[in-house]
Amino acid sequence: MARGKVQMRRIENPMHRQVTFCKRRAGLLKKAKELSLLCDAEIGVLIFSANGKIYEMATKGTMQGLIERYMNANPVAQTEQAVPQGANEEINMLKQEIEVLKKGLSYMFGGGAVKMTLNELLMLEKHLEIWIYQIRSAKMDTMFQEINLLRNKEGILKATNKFLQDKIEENIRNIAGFGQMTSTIDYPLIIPNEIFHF
Amino acid sequence: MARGKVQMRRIENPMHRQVTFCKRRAGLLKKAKELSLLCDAEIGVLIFSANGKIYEMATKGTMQGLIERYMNANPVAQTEQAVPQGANEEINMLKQEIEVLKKGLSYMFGGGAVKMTLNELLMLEKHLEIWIYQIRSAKMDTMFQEINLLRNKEGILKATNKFLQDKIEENIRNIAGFGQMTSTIDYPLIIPNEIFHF
DNA sequence: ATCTATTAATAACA
DNA sequence: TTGTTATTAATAGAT
Repeated sequence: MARGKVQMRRIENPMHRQVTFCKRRAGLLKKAKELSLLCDAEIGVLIFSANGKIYEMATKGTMQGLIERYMNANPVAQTEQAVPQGANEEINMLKQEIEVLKKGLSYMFGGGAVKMTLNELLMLEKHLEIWIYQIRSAKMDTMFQEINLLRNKEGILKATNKFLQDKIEENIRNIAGFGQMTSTIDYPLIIPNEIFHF
Repeated sequence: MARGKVQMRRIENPMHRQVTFCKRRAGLLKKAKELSLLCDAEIGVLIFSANGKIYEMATKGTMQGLIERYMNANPVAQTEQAVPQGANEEINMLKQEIEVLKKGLSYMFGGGAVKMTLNELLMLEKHLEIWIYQIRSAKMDTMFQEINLLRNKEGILKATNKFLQDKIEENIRNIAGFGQMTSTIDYPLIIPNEIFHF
């Protein structure tokens, strides 16, 4: 954003890249802090540089706390089938899984032209069951969100109402010294949704 | 940064706060993506709004993967199960690859929509149902083939058995002229599968 | 690291 | 939530 537009792709010159990384990293963290302060949000930022350095920022509390909060909200889909005994076993299982998925993709988009073994088909079936379960969860979430959206709107409107009401009362108190109001206002104010263009 | 300087403190008006939250959140995520792309960094952002809503972004892989990488790098008195260094890295890479494959699937089924609408989720669900049906058909086919294969083997074995049995009986008849056998042979003969090289 | 010419973000408004 | 526009803020390239 200065002295010329920059193309949005990896900066090849390592020196330029390093400088830009420093500057933009600072900018990003500043923005995060501002958002947190202005809007009373809790924000965590994790940055892993290309050379493996780690930068982190948590606007309230610690990154650990944020992560725990995140983990609590997002219970990781425990898809533990056979608990691997060692890391190597886990690696092999994952590799096998990847092969199955790749083959499955070929199978699906090749119209069944690829041959799969019985075990592969069984694994793919299990995966599909998990996915379809996840999709159904996402579907429910979306529907739930639509409901919550309406509730949020209501909450914001009520809060705004209260905020404005307080403002008005304050004004009335200020004016009171100059004489009695000739008219009164009905409280609480009801504000039509439409004027906020939600 | 517009139409007047803004004081860096919590925005009291709830409506203004909500609008600012939306816009600055989008801006922050955009900045994170740009930094990641320009400088080849891996970035994760976690945002908890004041009303408890969670927003997240991971520029490469998943937030889970990022968190694990962060945890691994930070010796937070973690219950390290004597896993050789580097193994976790590989596991994370593989998990990431699986995520990519899954995302690819969603992408293809969902017509490229990252954020899926309710309708898109319904379509994806239908697609997966069709796929799982096809996989189950393929599985049944494979199982039938295996059954038939075994039946064929059984038939061949029985025929062979019969053939050998006849041979032996013939031998016995031939030998009978020279005297009674001193031992008997158990029938039917069982022939190991291996000799057929299936 | 510091300085500016420019671009990018965004506050207020609709 | 989205779009527009007047302004401020961020920053690319140079120093």
